[in-house]
Amino acid sequence: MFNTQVTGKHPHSVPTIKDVAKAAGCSTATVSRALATPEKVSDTTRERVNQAIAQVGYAPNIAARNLRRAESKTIVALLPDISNPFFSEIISGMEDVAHQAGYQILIGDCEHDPARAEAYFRLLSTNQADGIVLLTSEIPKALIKQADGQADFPLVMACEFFSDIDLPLIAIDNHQASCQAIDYLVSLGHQRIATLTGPAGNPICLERLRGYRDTLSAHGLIDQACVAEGDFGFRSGFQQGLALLDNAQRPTAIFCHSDEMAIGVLKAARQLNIAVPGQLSVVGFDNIGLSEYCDPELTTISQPRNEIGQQAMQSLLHLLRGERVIRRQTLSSHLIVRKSTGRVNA
Amino acid sequence: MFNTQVTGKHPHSVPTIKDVAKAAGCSTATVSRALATPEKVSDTTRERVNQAIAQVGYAPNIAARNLRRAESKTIVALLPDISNPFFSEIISGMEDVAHQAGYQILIGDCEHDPARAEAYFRLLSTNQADGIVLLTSEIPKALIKQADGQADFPLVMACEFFSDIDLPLIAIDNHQASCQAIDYLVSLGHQRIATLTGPAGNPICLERLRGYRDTLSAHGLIDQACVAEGDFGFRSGFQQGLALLDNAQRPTAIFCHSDEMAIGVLKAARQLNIAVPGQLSVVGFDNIGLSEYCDPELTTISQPRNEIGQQAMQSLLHLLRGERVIRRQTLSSHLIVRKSTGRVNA
DNA sequence: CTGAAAGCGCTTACAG
DNA sequence: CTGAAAGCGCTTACAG
Repeated sequence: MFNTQVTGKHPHSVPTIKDVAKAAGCSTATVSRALATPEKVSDTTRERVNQAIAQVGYAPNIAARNLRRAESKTIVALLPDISNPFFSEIISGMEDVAHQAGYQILIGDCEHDPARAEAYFRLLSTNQADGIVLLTSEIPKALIKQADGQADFPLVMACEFFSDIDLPLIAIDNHQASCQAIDYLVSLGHQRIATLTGPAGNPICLERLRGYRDTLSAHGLIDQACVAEGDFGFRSGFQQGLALLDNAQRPTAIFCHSDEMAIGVLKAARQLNIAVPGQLSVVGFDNIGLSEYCDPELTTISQPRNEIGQQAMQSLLHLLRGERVIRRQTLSSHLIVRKSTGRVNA
Repeated sequence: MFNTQVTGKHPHSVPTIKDVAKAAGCSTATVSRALATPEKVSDTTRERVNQAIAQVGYAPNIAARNLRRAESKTIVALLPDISNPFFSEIISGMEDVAHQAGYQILIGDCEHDPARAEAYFRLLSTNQADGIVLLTSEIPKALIKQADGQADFPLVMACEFFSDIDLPLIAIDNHQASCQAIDYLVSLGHQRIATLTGPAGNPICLERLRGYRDTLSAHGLIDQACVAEGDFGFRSGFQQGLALLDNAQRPTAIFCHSDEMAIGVLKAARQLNIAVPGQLSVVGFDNIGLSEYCDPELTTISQPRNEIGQQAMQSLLHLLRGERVIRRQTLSSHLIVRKSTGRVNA
């Protein structure tokens, strides 16, 4: 395991604000002010301080600053599973806003493990994080029970939410998005439309399911409703796809709650020699990068992921500053029609 | 933008070690020791301290601890692009080892922007991070020039590396992996084998390219060599795929340096009505989750990603403890044969 | 505009 | 085994 090289601790100590003060011939307070509030320092002093900083190669110890200011300038982005490409663009939007405000993002990957979620929440009480953007509802509710109604709890939800805990939320209208997808399928002549949901009980899936049922009802097709449950991943799409399709009375269209599941369904259809879109139409959800490159290209619902991330971070920053925050911001989604859907065949 | 609710700062102050000491009737030093080195504290005192902690609801301020100990217990995982699913499993392996050792991972997404990389490196000098696992060679070399040869610089590379800077590295043998892929294609009867590389100059791609050329030479096929350059993403695979295939003298096999590019090539082949694997064999690299769900399922090279992440973190922890570290750890890759490759047609 | 001083919440030799 | 005290590197009222 060990080999070649030896290591040791830092050879000489890192310069501190004291070293700068000495080099500039002023107090540490002045150095600090020259950095934090340059306008409160005379031009000549500021000049000398800056030279001294360059000379000694000073970089402020942010840990010390944060301790003194009682903040960490760190925001946790808590997500269920980092391997889901859906989140990367949201993170990206968050980072843009965060960096501009001097915050950094700590990505908390729960991996569907409550203990992990708890560990990330603990960062809040141990002063290692100032706030959380919660991108999953798959965490122990006890962790946020304290936040219920409490307007200043530094937590914002994005995309996902809890049915019974009121927290600031940035998300699309999942019910409406679902209605739009089903309406579209009906307009293509489909009557037997199945849906493949995410995990049972997930509030956004419940909303989408409600949209599905409402729209089927509106068209007098509710007796044809057929619901299967997946977990958003490829494999569950494939498996549930086989189950739904290996059946004489199989559906002519399937609306999936994620693109990965939709792609799993495409594989199931191939295996059963069911042509898409000839004999089966498939709609996904999220418009991940891949949805343009699978075969056939996927019809799906696009969420403004970057914007969701930006708004979520923006709202959290407001909370952190003690400002008011909108409880619910709804951004618009839209249906992207590609090649996986078509008119129903006779 | 603003609405409904008002917020405010923490209503009452968070308990500190002083509060615990008071409640337990001992000094703060004893409380600190009861937490850090319980064996140095008498049973009865430890008991009282623990009760006091529970009573006042104390959680140590880690920021203060870190300042005092001059460490952050944070490791940066610097990667080129978080949307690439290749990295998630590596991160996961890193996190397992890191958490066990009391460290947390800060994911640094460079988004191919040198300024971002620099910002993450700066965390090192500002005491916000203790070390870096570098998963990209796409950063300004100036950032690590100081580390050249310096055995204790807290930086470990994983997967990627620099040709001219010697740093501890955990990776597969890219040359050999490439040889294996090409050997396999030759064994299927292919003679015109093209390769689609990642960004020009990327050292791992250069290694793979060398393997490609060496193997073609070994089989007397070097005059058939055909190299195109992509950027690892879907789109470049599609575009370069079209360029390579829309051609009478087109190759009968393409070895791609990423699965996403391979999937882009599959789309290009579809568009040109070229059957895979009937008229074209395609090999990818990385074995991302998707490679089992595209059509046809992708033959690809699998890297032990979780293990790479674990070893990288392990090595970094050694460095941090001032211990020796192997300069180069080579883990084995293997070829996974699926449906995108077949014998060449007459 | 500037400095002396206190303090953020911990940890850790040092002395007992 | 325990405590008093110093100190980690900053920031910020306070006084001038």
